[in-house]
Amino acid sequence: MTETIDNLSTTYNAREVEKEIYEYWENNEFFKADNKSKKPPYSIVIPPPNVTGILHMGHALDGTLQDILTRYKRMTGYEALWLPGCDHAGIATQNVVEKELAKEGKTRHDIGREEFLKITWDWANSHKSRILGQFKTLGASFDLSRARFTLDEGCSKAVKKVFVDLYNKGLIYKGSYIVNWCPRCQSAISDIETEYETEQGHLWEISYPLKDETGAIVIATTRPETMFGDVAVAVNPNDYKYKDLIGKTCVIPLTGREIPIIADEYVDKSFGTGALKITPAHDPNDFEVGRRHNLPFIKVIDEQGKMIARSEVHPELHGRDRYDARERTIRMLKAHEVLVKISDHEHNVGKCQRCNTTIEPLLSEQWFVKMEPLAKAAIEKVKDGSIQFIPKRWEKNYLMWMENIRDWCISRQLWWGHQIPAYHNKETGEMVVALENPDPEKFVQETDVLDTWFSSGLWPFETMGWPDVNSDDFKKFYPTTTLVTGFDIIFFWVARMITMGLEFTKVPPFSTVYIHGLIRDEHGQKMSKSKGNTIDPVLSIEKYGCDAVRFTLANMCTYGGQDIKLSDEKFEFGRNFANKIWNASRFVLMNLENPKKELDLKELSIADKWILNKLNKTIKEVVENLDSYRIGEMTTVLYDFFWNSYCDWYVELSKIEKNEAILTYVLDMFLRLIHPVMPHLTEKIWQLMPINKEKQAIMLSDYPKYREEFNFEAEANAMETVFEAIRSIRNIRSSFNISPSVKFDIKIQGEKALYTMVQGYLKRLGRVENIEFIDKDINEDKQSASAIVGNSKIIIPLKGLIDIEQEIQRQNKKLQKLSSEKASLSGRMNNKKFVESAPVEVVNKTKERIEEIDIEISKIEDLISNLS
RNA sequence: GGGCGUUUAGCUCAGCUGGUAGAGCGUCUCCCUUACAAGGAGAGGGUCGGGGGUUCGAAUCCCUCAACGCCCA
Repeated sequence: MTETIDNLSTTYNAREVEKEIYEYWENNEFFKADNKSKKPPYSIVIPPPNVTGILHMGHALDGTLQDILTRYKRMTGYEALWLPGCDHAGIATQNVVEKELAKEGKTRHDIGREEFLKITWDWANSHKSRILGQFKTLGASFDLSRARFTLDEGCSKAVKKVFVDLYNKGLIYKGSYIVNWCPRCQSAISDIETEYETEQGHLWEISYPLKDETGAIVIATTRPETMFGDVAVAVNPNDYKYKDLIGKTCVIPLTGREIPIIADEYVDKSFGTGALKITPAHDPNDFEVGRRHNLPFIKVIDEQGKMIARSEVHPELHGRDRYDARERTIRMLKAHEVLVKISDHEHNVGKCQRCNTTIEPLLSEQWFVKMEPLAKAAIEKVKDGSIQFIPKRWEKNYLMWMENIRDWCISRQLWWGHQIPAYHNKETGEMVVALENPDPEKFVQETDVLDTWFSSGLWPFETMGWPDVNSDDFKKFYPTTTLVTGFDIIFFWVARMITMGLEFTKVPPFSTVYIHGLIRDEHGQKMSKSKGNTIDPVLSIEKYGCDAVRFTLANMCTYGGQDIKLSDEKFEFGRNFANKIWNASRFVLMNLENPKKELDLKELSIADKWILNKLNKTIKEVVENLDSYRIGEMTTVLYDFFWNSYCDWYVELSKIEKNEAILTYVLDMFLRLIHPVMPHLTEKIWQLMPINKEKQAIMLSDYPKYREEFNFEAEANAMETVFEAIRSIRNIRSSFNISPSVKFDIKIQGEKALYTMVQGYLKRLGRVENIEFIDKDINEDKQSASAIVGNSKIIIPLKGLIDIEQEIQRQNKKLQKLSSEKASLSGRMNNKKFVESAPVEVVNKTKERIEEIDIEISKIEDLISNLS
């Protein structure tokens, strides 16, 4: 920091300052949390970004909010830890690496598991530092010395322990179950990894002839190719038209296999023909029906999405893709004249969240977590308030999901991830679930890995040293305090952390879940690379400055957690504010003569009292807003205070009459208040301020507190009147097109003491030459414009400069406004019920306002009569 | 089909526990007044989606309708 105060640039140079300041913090290890500290803990774990990714706007928002909270708490006397890290992102990462391999014409099977993992690890390691590095450009005050990765040794240990424990408790089981299978990823995926899209399809009605008698039952289906896996036709038991058919047997066309006609409540009488074919191996609902009726499961489509060569499947279709098979089946049905009807039909098709491939529900051997027993505590702790969602409405969402929870398919047919700690005896086939392989000679480990969210679900405690519950970090920083994330991963992640946290640590992993909206483009579309509507936060930071981006994002956060429609230009808002702070600070710094002067409350001008009063109110509001997660509101309050009070008035007044101690004190306090949002800029300026400081850096300083002795309500109100007077003078100037360079004299009637005290202010800010105080009775010059301010009249004699007709009009307009306000207020006062039932303060306020208006009206009326 | 959200100034949105509306951007006028033109001063602009109800009083609470969006089935 070699520059002098006089040669600071006139625009804020964000890039330079931000780099310098971040390095300063890092080199001094200010972000490092001390687990031996006596201060109360405050901890946040980062929602670990995928190791595949680079920083996107959602991360920028999420990170900004976490940093604001962390920095705020750090300044409020907490030992604050923001713990960073990355997620290994099983499918996503494996996909990326496989794509790389494909460029060389290889598959993972060509190179083998070991080699593949080696390559993937290299890839992951290089990307880990990349995304956390990008978080640094965001000013993140996280403790990098504690950075974790969901696949590191500690996390792997935790994952194994959790798996084995849950298995031993009977909460993890392996079973044959219908799962969502992605034929492209070649893996099972969980329910919530499946997204449903409405597609235009067809409803085919197919006639299944009855066995041993004439007649047929016509079923409706959206997937005719699965008919070879049918094990029954189902109708609703209350469906009159099928009553006689229940219990009979019908025959699958083309292959002639015989299946029963059964009754099940699940069937919707009004859908299609009211008769459904039941294919338990390829439809989740049919699966349930099949289980209820003890039906067999016939799998006809394989993991590649191809028809299986088995006797139940028509030979012509063996090995054909499911879509090809559909076409051929329809053709064959037509040829056999059993296709009764085809109609257009809109239906929902499950897609893989990762690759958008249409998923194939199929029967498969997988590992599951029994969720219902685990969900109990997770529901209770949210219901009893131990865990709070902000905004509260997400609680309902969470509870609804939890209360209808289904078992969680946790095995994935991938290589990249936590390999399931189950071991099979090569000879006997015996299976052992254990932390380690019982005997590598005899046992071979299960090849499947766990769903990524299985390890993410342990994130708040696995990162704190668990299962070692005596580790210093665990003792100091667990449970964590706040979790900050978007609503889109409440089910994926938040719910699972709560569930696992409660099961394994017996306490909620965090007490507050702060949910923010999603970043969208300016048309409200979700940002995505494929749509090409993303805004790269790193580029925006380079262009506008990190603090500008942070301030803008924070400002756009509403209490309701609405989604944020963003365009790059919106960051100009933050940039302009950063520049304003920079320049105001520069002005203050350049005008300090005795910077070490102590604040003396006995030597305060009315303006000083006004700004202290205003500051005090601001502090109160900022703290209240921060404590209730109203981040947007908090930034608005500070913006308004700094720009509209400190800069527009107090700094301007200081050019006339300066109280250095107050000028710097208020700036100092403001910088601290906004520091969590705009850390670099505030640190830079604070370092330049030649004042007495209790700490080395603003980020370590004490956050401002509300101070009773700064309450100067009466003086503050008087000062507001003075501002009103100045505004009136400016308004008159502007109304009559009087150039700013022309100074004029004014006369003031009333409140002599006050206006005498602030003469200098009026003269400078109103561009007034002389002020004459006059008594009530004096008749003012006809050629003048006037303003009524409170109990006073300000007269501006403007011989030749004004048009009297125009001035009369101007006054009439004001009169009109006041009259209509009065009419409405008196209407209220004349209403007996209002006077009786409204709170006294409201009634009094109304009365006072009417009195004020009356005075102003009579003064204006005088004025007008005088003019005409 | 169930649940949730949104509808306020030309645009983007604030508005917590009810006391008749705010900001940013944009628009208009003036100004390079020695911190800042990424700035300063002034101005204009809204029957708070429609309809009902509760209340002395509703953008705010309740009901209903409409449009748009999201989640779940």
